[in-house]
Amino acid sequence: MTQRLDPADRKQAIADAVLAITARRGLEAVSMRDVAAEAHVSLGSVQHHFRTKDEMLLFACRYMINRSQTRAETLFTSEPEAPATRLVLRRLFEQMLPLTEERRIAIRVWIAFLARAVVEPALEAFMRQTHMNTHQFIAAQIRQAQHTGEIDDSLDSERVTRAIFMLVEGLVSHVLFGHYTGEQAMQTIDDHLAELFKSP
Amino acid sequence: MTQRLDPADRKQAIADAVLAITARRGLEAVSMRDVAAEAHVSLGSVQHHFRTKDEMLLFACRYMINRSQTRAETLFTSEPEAPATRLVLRRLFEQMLPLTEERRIAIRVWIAFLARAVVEPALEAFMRQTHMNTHQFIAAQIRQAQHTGEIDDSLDSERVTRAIFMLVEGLVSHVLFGHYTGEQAMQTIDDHLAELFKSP
DNA sequence: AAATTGTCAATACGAACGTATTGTAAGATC
DNA sequence: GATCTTACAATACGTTCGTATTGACAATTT
Repeated sequence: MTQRLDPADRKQAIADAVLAITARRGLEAVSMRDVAAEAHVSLGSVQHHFRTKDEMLLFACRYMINRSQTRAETLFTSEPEAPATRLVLRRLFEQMLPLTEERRIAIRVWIAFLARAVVEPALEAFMRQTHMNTHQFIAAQIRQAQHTGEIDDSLDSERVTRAIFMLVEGLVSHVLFGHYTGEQAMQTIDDHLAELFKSP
Repeated sequence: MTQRLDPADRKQAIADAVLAITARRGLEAVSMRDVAAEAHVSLGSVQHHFRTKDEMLLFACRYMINRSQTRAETLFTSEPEAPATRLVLRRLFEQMLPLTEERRIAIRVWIAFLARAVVEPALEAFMRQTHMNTHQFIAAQIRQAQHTGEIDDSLDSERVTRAIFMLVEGLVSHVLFGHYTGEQAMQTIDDHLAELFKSP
């Protein structure tokens, strides 16, 4: 017999199942029945917590994004001393890349939802919000470094942010597909950071 | 009554239908019946030319990639005078971005296939080949510019190629989603080119 | 002209899908 | 302790899917 569970926990368990199947076989392979099996619950239970499949997928997407963002935030707040801005950015970019199995899985899922966002406005909105959050975080770091003189403050922080963010974004998927190695990606990022943080 | 057609043309017409539906509603919305209807042929005809759905999708993907590459090549060979390397690169990157409706559609399709490539090795191989072709083309341009002294030839052409290619790749999808404007993307690319082509 | 091959069409079939319906049992409420 | 709500389960329904089957008709070959 299946345990009775707190609704929030159950929904998260189901979302975990969605993400697991998505990472393994893609988003179009996700069926309500497979999700139920993966989560070790009945189809009826899944339907009870999510009225439709779309609702379930949307929840799973939010859940994934929230987890990633929370994880990125704790990456910097758990520090006793605030690290140098350059190091903060380097760490952020490093953990964005698919350098661990966990990250590889997350990016596989991310790409699946990205493709769906192309044809589903509800998902696209989440993607946009997530992007803007990251952009703003990076921009804040850049301005911070300009304030302390680490970066030439005659540079447009928005342009600088765009350049390095898009570079990393490009690398993320291409490292996942093995077009470049993780080392090559970090080297490329370090080159860019070195150029940005050089004293004039 | 439906016209009888040359098999190659018919296959391309069917592939066009696949791409049209993919651009409009995503790859997972592509069914054999919808494709047949879009191409104004019967389901039997589609089945005659493609034994399975996977075979059809694979053909459509190859077809799309070939068209894009052919189009990119003619972009430079149709010139009376060979343009400067810097201009060649700028044009290439400009036409990679979703700045026209045609390109927007192509990128929507591209992202759909990209997501499928994550879980289907046969597609992934094509993606990899396409990537390598573009990479090699850019690298050749970079080396050319180093040879003529336009770019500092102490730089590693592979690293330079990676940096600018990944920057553009990142911009492509984010411009499609409207996270940045086409102008911002071209500005970012021009900034990078200016840095690369500056005399030391 | 007969036979063969290639192209297209119509229909059928079994599987898998999302969803609806109905039932059961466990906590919570009173 | 009776009632009611919530969580889960079992099953059924109608649709759509990929694919198989069969046949008609045009083009080519002999």
